[in-house]
Amino acid sequence: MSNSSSGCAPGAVEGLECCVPLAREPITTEQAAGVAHMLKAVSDPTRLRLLSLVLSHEGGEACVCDLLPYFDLSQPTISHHLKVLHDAGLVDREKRGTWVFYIARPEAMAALGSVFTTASAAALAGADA
Amino acid sequence: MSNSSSGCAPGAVEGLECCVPLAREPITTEQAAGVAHMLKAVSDPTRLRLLSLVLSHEGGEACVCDLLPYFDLSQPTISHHLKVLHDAGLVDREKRGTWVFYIARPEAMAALGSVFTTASAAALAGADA
DNA sequence: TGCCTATATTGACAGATGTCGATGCGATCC
DNA sequence: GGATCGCATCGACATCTGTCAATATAGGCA
Repeated sequence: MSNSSSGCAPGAVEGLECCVPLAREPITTEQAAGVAHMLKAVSDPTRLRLLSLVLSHEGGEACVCDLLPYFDLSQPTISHHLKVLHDAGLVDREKRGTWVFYIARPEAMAALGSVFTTASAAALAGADA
Repeated sequence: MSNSSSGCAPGAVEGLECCVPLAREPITTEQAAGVAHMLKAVSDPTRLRLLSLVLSHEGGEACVCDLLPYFDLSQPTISHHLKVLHDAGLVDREKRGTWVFYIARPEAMAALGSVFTTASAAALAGADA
């Protein structure tokens, strides 16, 4: 664990600030770049469906061959999208024999969720005032 | 309110499904397109900082002239980014005299937050099994 | 009326992104 | 060892996106 100095709750995404409230104070350019990198990974419809398919699949994991039938896209394209999700820290890869399984990372989901839930609370507070 | 038929909690973003859990079952192509459209709006570092600046600004709102000094970008570029955020339903526009104020939409923040918090819970459950 | 200020729109351009076919690589099976 | 299967990588291409300068619009003020 290398995030003990940040005072963040456990579950940080490695290499990325875990708790980045948008509303507490303006985020820095570096924070914005980090969060935007994760968000860019899920801002594509194909990748969003891939993530959803992995999450809703039995055991919370799926191999590429499980996912392919859901799309009218080539296998290299799906492989590319999975790589983007993996590089952003949103899914883990696990090789088992010939197959490669992808598993959603709870910490990453939680990190993204917290970004917007804190923003939601702040926006509501602002609307009241 | 026009979302009473969806069974969703109040605060839906108009024209977009409000509760789109990624993990309950695979989301449809249409749902993915809608959510991805919102996420694409916040997946740019400049727009993420703009949103953060608006949220953390006094009263939860800011005019363009408040935001410009924070960036090394031209005024048309900032205006363009604000338009993207507005078109995605993430911020409201309010014209007051010569100035245009932008305000974050709590419903949109909450909608995006719920997407990932439900995913986080599901991913954790999957990791236990 | 005319000028100034605040913001939006337009048109253009370089760079990023999604997609494909072809190919490579490692593991399994016969 | 050779064939096959599952997945990743490469190179190419069309499209999308972020950015700017120039210009337009519209409100306030003298």
